[in-house]
Amino acid sequence: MEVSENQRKPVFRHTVQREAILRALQKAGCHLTADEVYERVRRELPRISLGTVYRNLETLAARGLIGRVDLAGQQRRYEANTAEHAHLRCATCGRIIDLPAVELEGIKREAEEETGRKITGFNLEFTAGCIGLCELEADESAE
Amino acid sequence: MEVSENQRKPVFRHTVQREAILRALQKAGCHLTADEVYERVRRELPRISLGTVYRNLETLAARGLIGRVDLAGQQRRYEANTAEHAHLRCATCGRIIDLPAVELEGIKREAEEETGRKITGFNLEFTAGCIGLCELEADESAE
DNA sequence: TTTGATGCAAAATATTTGCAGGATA
DNA sequence: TATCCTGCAAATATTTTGCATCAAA
Repeated sequence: MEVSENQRKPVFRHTVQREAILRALQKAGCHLTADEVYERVRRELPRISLGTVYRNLETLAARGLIGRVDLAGQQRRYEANTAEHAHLRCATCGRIIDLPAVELEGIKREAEEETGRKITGFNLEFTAGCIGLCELEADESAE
Repeated sequence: MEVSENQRKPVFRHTVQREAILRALQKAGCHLTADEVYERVRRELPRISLGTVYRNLETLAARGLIGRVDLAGQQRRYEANTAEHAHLRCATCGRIIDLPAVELEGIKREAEEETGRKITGFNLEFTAGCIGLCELEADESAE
């Protein structure tokens, strides 16, 4: 029997704010911080609040509709791509790109063998000197 | 780890505060946040300020005397162990343990090949359900 | 004596939350 | 209509910084 009769998931409503946030992420095609999402969505919905953006990004991530990228020592970012992958970070501007080709299964198995535990989460980041993202500033904010 | 040997380093002074901070980390043998270090050092030096702890942890890490562990979406931690290694995080309490045996060279090389860049830093974290660190609460604060 | 370090407080960041009113199913 | 969501503001939490004073070399 389920022990969880009190923890029914709340209804997931489609609001213009929520959909604009999701669309902004999909259109950007890159990793955005909450305030970057806020800036973009604001062009469409000038009255939206930053709190709403934060809440919706969390809600969308919890539903698996977007990916949450917790970066070591940096602001959290979100992305439309929900597949598991590693990231490469620019040491200069902190922006990141996906590294989908990096093989994760092997190293995950290695960790499970070493610890005897089921690995439930995962974060792999590489840092390199300027990787050419820094010049994208104008481009990104224009998107 | 970032490389930045641009200008002359200021003289590195040995103060009672700095030494107490380093000793606290070495004695703990685990990963402490700035405020955890603060709590420990305060027993010895009741007048020390949290700002001093933060500044010294950064200074010590910059000198390579301690390791700085930037954790995804969590408070930064510091450790006496400066060797490169992966971490396993408890999903419940957020505490971490080292995974020195996880092979990093291969995956690093893979990322360098994929990106054509010199990887200058990296962060690898695994998360697992409670890994037995949660019960250490009393133990840790007593140390 | 020079200059790096400290303590304190205030500021800067990033994120969360309480609440009253508004929108959605 | 029942709740879920929003905007706003205030609250948290973490880390950094300005500054006058202190202390190490």
